[in-house]
Amino acid sequence: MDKSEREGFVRAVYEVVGKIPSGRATSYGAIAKAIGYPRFSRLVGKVLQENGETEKVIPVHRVVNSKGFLSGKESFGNENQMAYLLEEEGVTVENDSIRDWKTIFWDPLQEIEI
DNA sequence: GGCGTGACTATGG
DNA sequence: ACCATAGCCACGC
Repeated sequence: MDKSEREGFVRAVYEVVGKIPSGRATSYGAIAKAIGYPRFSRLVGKVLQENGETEKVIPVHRVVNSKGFLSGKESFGNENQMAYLLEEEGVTVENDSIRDWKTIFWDPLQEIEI
């Protein structure tokens, strides 16, 4: 993956993350698959971590791992910032995991079908 | 080029 | 449900 390809990848990630509805969340792997890079879940995580500035524009707190665990919470300014943002939109977080994950989960691919 | 690392995931016990 | 393992891939040293 060269520089320009990676730039496209980054834009695609942001595009999908920006479409996640409030009160819902998705996973790194689901995003990777939706943008045509099914095995790049780790890179999705890295891209979101590098983000920082756009944190206020893009709802990166709505992205967790495949089990609904807030694996990226440490990258937010405050300790419980990620959980706070989720709780604020109605998503309950217990032990750094999203409750009723199967219900909260939002699949980008399913959304594209519609 | 080798090696370890990590906001990952699927699978088997 | 929990833990270990093994694929995965960009990146820095």
